[in-house]
Amino acid sequence: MSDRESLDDQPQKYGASGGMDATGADFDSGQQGQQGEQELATKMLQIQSKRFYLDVKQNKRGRFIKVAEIGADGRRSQIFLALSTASEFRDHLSSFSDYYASLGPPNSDNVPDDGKLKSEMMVKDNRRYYLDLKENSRGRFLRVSHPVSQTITRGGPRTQIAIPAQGMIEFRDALTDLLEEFGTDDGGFKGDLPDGRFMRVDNKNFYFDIGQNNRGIYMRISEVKTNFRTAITVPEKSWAKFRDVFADYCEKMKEGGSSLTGGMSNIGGTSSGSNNVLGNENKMQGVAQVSPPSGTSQLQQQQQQQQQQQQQQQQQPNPNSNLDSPLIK
DNA sequence: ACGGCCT
Repeated sequence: MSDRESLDDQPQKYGASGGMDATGADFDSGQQGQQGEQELATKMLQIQSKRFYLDVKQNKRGRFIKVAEIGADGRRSQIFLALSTASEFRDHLSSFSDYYASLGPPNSDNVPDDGKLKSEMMVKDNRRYYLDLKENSRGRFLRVSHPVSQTITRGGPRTQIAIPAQGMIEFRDALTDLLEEFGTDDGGFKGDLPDGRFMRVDNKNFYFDIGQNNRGIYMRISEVKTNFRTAITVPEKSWAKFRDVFADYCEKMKEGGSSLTGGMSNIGGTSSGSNNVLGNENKMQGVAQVSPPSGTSQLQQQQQQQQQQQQQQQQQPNPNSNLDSPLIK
């Protein structure tokens, strides 16, 4: 299927703290949501009056399956599942269809108040998928839904598809075929991103937030005060180098008395971030690079902060927000 | 040939 798609429903948002679309700049190509997105396979199912398209797709963040439901009237809705979630879904479909097969004829007396005959939930990063076998006057069907927003998980709008119960096995088999061909590895990164952390030092609050954008995994370290927030964004490939720099300074500070004052002023100088770099026209290629221990690191910090501000303007997930962040619990 | 969600 190559219909126009909404970026909002794309699984770019997989990952910690809600929004993975960290550099808004990467969305600047505008309407073409499927740019940089390949379609690896597609299957079509006709189930009663509906058609379902199962598309295996791939973008920079990994592989996923787009399930599109086309109603008899042409209305469409779609749901995105990471391959790993699709695999979970496939297994649930087996048990749902077993359960469905064990049911007697529809009997409204036996239907619970919420109308759900059987429910399951799947979680992928911060996104919850609900599977509900339901029954109405038309018959039984499996509703697959998830909140459109990851921050408004209750009461907000949901995107959903409804699979006629009679078609669950066919659906499962199609899914199985795709998963056998493409595996269940989402690609992009291994496993879930680590949880964030919070650290209080005297009256300073630090947040470590692990995120992912089109350029890869990063760690954002934020210092948050009442009215201020500063942050740097450190790409994953340089974490070890950062650690080494820290370790190096830790060692230097341990070395005792005479080097202490000298060391202090040096470190204070490179970490204050209070210098002004005006008219900076350099462009950053990546999110950040580890600098050698010299004055250039200040420049790069500045650049990172500028990037950070841009990201905030692009509605970056905010570690200082108690809406979005897994850091504040 | 449906039609399912939500209050």
